[in-house]
Amino acid sequence: MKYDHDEIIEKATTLFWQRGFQAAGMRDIQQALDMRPGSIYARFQSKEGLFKLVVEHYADNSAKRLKQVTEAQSPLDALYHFFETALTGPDEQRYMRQCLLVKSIAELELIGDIAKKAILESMQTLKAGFRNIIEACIEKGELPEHTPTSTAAEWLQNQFVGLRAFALLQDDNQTTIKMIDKVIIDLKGQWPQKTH
Amino acid sequence: MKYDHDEIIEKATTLFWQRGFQAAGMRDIQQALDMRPGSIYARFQSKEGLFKLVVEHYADNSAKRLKQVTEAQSPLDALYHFFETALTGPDEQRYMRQCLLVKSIAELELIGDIAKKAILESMQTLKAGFRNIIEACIEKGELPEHTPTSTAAEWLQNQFVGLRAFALLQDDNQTTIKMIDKVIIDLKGQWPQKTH
DNA sequence: GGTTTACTTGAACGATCGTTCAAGCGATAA
DNA sequence: TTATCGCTTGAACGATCGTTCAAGTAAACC
Repeated sequence: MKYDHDEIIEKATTLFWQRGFQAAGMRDIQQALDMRPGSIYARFQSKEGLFKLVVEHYADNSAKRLKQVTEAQSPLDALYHFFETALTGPDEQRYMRQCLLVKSIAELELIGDIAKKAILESMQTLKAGFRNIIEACIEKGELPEHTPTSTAAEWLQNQFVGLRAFALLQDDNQTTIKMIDKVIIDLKGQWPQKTH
Repeated sequence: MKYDHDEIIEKATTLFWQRGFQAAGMRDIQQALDMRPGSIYARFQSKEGLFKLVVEHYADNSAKRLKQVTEAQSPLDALYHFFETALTGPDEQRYMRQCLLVKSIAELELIGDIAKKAILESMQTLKAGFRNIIEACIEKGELPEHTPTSTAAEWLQNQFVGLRAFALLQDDNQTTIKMIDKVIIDLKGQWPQKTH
């Protein structure tokens, strides 16, 4: 075993995150991992097999970060900080502003069934993570009791998705931060009634 | 001139919208347009040249739709309806829920400079369209005077982007509509102060 | 009528794609 | 020692990619 498994996944994550599934060619992968095609295929079966592991690794990592927010003294402050770091990183890490999962969803139709399943399941995992944050906020009294947990969780994930696409194009971090402020305001705000 | 220009662009738009720039191969394009490669290249120079026209056509169309919202008796109601139709169309038009521009942004790095420029300019055009809607709402008294026009326009575009990604995966239209309701609530709500 | 121009055809090009495979390596087990 | 196994190498495969080009067509202009 010449190459460390975790190191491989991490390098592959960087590449797929920057380029996307389709655009990251096997030759790019070979170069990024410093591995020959045979090695890659012996371990991961296919490009898609490698990508599936990358998606799962990414989702695990994200879930951990969300859990840290949940367990913070002030989940609401931690949530704010979570958004801020994800959306206003340095320029050489600009690709990270885009969510790998959302980026993958855009090219979902040309990804095989195995990785597709991993992507959709990861989205569900993250949604659960956001839900836990909402509940923690309510428990700590930072959000009103009557906040509709499930709706708010979907909404929050949604805001995150939109903001990442926004921040990718945005040069001015102040504008991005203004948007994050708005998210926190609206999170505390009113919610639609069921009367439809 | 065997083939009608507008018809070509429209068919090409459908294809690129469904598949994305990269995944739509020249052979797919040839089939969708019922044209041979030489014809396509004589007219559009390259795949990217065709895509550029598609992007511009798409942006023009979207801008027109936003303008209709601006000129409606109740811009706010029209805005709601605009969101609703864009996000809850029939299943065979599900691909339309994703904004072509945002989808293109996800693969921006592998699109040439000419089309890239068209995409970014189109985003600016649409932002201006949203801004006009906000101003129309204020003028008609549907939004408070103190609404920060520019911020609200960016925010609104952002909500639209996020919701489209959301609706793409969402099967339950009721959930999507709940999110639209929330957008309208928040649009009337508080806005962050400059004090940072 | 002759020339030009815009458009059309379909075979073919070189490059790149994801993947395969024979061959070899080093550690483990019998 | 021999056999087995997971991992490694690098050349090569067939398929597909965007694009080119010689040849032909039809309308427009002189």
